[in-house]
Amino acid sequence: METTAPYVAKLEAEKSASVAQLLMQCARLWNGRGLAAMAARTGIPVREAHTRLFPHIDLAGTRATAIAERAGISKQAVGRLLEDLEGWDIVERLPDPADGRAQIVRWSAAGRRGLLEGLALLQAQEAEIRERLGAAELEALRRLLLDLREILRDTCDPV
Amino acid sequence: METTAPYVAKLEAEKSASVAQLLMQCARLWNGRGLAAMAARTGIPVREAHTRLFPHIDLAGTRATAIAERAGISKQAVGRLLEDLEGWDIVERLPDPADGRAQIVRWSAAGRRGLLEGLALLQAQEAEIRERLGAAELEALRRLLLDLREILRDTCDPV
DNA sequence: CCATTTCGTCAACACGGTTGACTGTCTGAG
DNA sequence: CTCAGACAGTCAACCGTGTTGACGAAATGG
Repeated sequence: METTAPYVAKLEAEKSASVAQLLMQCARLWNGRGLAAMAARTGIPVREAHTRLFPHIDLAGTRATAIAERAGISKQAVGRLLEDLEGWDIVERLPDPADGRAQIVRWSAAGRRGLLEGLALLQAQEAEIRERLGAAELEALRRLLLDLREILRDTCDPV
Repeated sequence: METTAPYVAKLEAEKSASVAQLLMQCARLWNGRGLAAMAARTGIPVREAHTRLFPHIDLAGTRATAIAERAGISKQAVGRLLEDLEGWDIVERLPDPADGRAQIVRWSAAGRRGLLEGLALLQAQEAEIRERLGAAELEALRRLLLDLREILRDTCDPV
């Protein structure tokens, strides 16, 4: 395609060098891949927003508010996502016996099964990529990303 | 925080090993950093959605539809973003003399200035990160991401 | 006992994307 | 030359994911 903009052409040598863009592209591709595989296997249209809740739902059950805190989003947003998960029989919401205001969010039996399947699936995908990219390379990438995250965290966000 | 969910603990050894998550986190941090710097310097609340248009606006001017195609989003979405950019005097929309239906989207004088400033700013940020992470490391990261993108592209998305 | 905090929900909004319907212009076949 | 069809851009409606603010009900502590 000859239609590339001039200033882009100027940057062409280092165009795909925009590490920021590469990061975003890879992240989206990898993530989308996982969700697609999940949808294909289970038929449940879990979206990325739901998956970000998963690490914060304790096997013993967790309060909705606690999930919101840990996930770093508002309890209202969590509430809506939990509605979906409950509808898909991935999660149950029980009244908290210790606090009449609160709910305990718990994995359902199906949810626990799905969770394990999902984790296995993600590991399989990572293994596939490892095979193609090379084990050493993937490990190097992981290490670089960890370092990068550290740097980005304490040089830009003052939180 | 002792509240980590059990299955997360199980994965703790390789927790931050979820390369997919690391990618997303780094991408968000880096990106947010750029936008924040831009907003701080110019006061213009450019958002990520706008910036994704920039590489596709040719210095000689580009049709709105062409921008949409190149950016991979609908022309309606592009139209709304261009409204913002025009309002901020970053871009001008002129009738295309060769086609009464079409518009030519062109950088305004202020837009060209801002663009150069922005590019310089991003380069400065990348330089700062290069200094912290190491030049060789950043280059290695870039190369790995390029390879990874290639792999992700032709093993998952059949488009 | 009562003021205050906390839990979860409802309602409204912002943003970034979509699709469908529409107007107006261009273009090519007859 | 004309006219059917393709194309450019807009308007309106919708979805998904997040946000705030207001609220009722339950818990808590002086």
